[in-house]
Amino acid sequence: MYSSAMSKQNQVRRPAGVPMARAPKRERGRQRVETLLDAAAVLFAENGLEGTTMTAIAQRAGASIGSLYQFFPTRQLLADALRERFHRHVAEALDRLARDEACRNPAGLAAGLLTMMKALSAERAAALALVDQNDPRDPHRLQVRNMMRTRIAALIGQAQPALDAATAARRAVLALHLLKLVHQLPDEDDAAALEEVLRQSLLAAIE
Amino acid sequence: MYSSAMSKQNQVRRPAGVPMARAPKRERGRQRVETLLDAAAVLFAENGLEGTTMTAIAQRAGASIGSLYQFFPTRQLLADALRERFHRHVAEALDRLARDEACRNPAGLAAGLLTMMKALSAERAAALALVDQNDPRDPHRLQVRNMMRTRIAALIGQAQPALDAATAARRAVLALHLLKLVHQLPDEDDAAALEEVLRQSLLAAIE
Amino acid sequence: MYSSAMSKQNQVRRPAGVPMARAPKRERGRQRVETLLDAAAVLFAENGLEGTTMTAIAQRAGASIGSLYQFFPTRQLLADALRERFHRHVAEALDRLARDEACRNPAGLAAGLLTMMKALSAERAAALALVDQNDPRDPHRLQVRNMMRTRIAALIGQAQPALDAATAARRAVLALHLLKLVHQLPDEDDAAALEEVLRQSLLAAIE
Amino acid sequence: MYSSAMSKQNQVRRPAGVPMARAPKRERGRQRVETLLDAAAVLFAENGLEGTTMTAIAQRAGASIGSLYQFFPTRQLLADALRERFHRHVAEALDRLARDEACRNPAGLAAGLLTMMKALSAERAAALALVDQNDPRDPHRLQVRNMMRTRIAALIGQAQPALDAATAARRAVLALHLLKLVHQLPDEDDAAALEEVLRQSLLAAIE
DNA sequence: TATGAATGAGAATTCATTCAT
DNA sequence: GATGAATGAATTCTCATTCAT
Repeated sequence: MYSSAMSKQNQVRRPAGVPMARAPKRERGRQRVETLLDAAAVLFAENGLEGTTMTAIAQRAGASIGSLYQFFPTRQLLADALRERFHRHVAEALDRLARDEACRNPAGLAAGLLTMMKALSAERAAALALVDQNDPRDPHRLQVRNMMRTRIAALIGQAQPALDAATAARRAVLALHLLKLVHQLPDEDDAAALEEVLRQSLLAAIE
Repeated sequence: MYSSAMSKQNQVRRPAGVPMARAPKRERGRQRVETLLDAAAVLFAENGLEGTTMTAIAQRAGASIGSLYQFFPTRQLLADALRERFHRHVAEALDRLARDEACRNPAGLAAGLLTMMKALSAERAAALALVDQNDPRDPHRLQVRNMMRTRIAALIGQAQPALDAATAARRAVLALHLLKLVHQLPDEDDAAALEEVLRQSLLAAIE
Repeated sequence: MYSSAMSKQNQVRRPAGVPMARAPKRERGRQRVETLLDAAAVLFAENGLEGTTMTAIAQRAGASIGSLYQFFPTRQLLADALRERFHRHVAEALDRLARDEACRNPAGLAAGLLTMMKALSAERAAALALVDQNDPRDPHRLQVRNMMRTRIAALIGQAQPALDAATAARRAVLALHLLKLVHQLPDEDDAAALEEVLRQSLLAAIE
Repeated sequence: MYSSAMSKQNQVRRPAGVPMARAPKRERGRQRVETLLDAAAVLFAENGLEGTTMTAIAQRAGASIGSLYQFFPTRQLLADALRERFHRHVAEALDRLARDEACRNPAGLAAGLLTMMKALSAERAAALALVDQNDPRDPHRLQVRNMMRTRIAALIGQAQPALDAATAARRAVLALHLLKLVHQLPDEDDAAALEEVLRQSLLAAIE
């Protein structure tokens, strides 16, 4: 299951005109959906939600337009699925850190978080394009943010068992703010230096 | 999305023969242009550049589609005009602060800047929609940013004549960053408190 | 005004997604709408509502597809306008009979009604294609039927002033049934003879 | 409307090599075919031939689209099968009347015919949707009509052995016309009364 | 045989832009 | 200048039919 919205089945009667993403039932379909989401992610990040055509998405995914519509009857549904996938990927990445021995101490955690954020940077750019830029309280944004705060707080607690929950939570907020700066690191020579600064700030925030 | 004509000249510097926004000759025309720009600003902020149709703009402005094209022969020209107006409004607002006795001291300046930014918030949202979100070095963004930095530096210099230019410039950068936070203030009860915090941070940055 | 549905203006806010036929505001537009309706009538009668493509309608009317959509954003709206036009044409034709001296006696009225029905035969075929064939109580059918009954009763009353209203009404029902048979007259040699029979039956029903 | 493949072979008599509806081999298959035909009948009656999609039929029948095409490789074939089934059902129903003791007299026959027609009403609505509404001489319509006329004449002859064949045939024509009125009986309170009137007219026609 | 994914031609629809009045 | 109709390329979306598993 790659999406909770899609896991609700087709057979369900629903007010006509409220289309729904169809969940693939075969391995082939599951792979196709992934490919489509990947293509959409790149294009949405490049041209925005409205600036991306369904045709372009299908083409980039190497699928026929019909195949695209088979799984995503509207662009919005595709956007929703993409957001959910991003949410899930972030959650999974944080879960992986939680299981990682190397993250049981502040320095390791700081490094792990940074690496994770860099890996998710492209996907985040896509997700950001699907959100109302002018409304910082977009429910989707809040949802992801809260999920991240909670899990990062847990990670900090794990790395410093002496800390009480409230303090960990407070530090998680700060850490998350710092982590966002990853997405603004330039691609240039001094990126490494800046990243090092960031890593140390993060470590300071966690400890 | 549907613009065949535009795809030929996107982002390109106007070659000779490419239409320019026509300047209105009379007061009546100036009024209409303002109305059109206002309508466009709202819609761009709401639905983005690609998500806004020329028809919708004309309709919201209470003008005919022909009238809209009278002044803005191209959607891009409309976007340009909007950006320019925003740039001009910001410059004018900062000029007004420069002339304002109350801004001759740090506290007054901090308050004045905050008020100004709040007043321009809606217009800024529209201008932001016209810019490549993924490219922090979009020339238009840089242009506005530099203009603001320069003028804010001058304002800080004015408020603290003892400061040397380089220091004022450095503080202007910081002040500008803080001022951007205005756009993220929630509309809720605690907005006033947050704004107070912001004002004090700003004051600290200026002094 | 060629359509009551269309006379309700555009400026009215309505739930997005409930499109409306746009009323033409210029002579040219009015003519175009008529041409479009004519083309649609022929094609609907030939291939039914679902069997007729918008492209075919525009093509037959010698208009661009965009022109068609300018006035009729959906096929259903076109169908509605067509039905209304048919209703109006029938009403007008009956009004004309009411003003016609020759219809002040039963024989003249019978002849007049027959001629009228033959003239409207093609348009009726189109209107019939737009109606739920399986539901004899389709509101649109009832509406036209009642309008016709009422006016034919009035015509019968006019032709035979001695008749009381109730009797005239009863005879109108019968006359209408007979008139419907016009649409089933074959195009062949014996059509004239059959029509004569029909005319006499009609006369008998009226008197 | 979207059928490129079908436009090449519409209404054409099947040349060799054109697929036919595949006959099911087992009981299970026969059941499924019936279910599919039932679903198609309902949808055709509701939305017409062109308004009904193969997907919708399969879905309503609880079958996969592949399964539908297993038995009906073409929409036209499905329509044909539906018409044939209707024809067969009518014939079987009339045969049953012929074997029914109660129909050996005029009154019993009239009642039996009425009941039969009411039972077939829904199926007839579907069959009607598959036929060119504007062409009263559609071969399929004629075929069913002639079959009915012949068998009803036989039934009348059976109920009144004294009648000569020509007279029975003439009365059968009239009876059939009257029977068609069944499909226009309203569903309301006075339906029973109207049906009684119809039954008596029918009886009069038969005798 | 059953199932669902794949395909793509074709139909529906939108909208930037041009033009005649 | 103002207005609304006209245009058609680009896009969205649908669905009959085919295929692989």
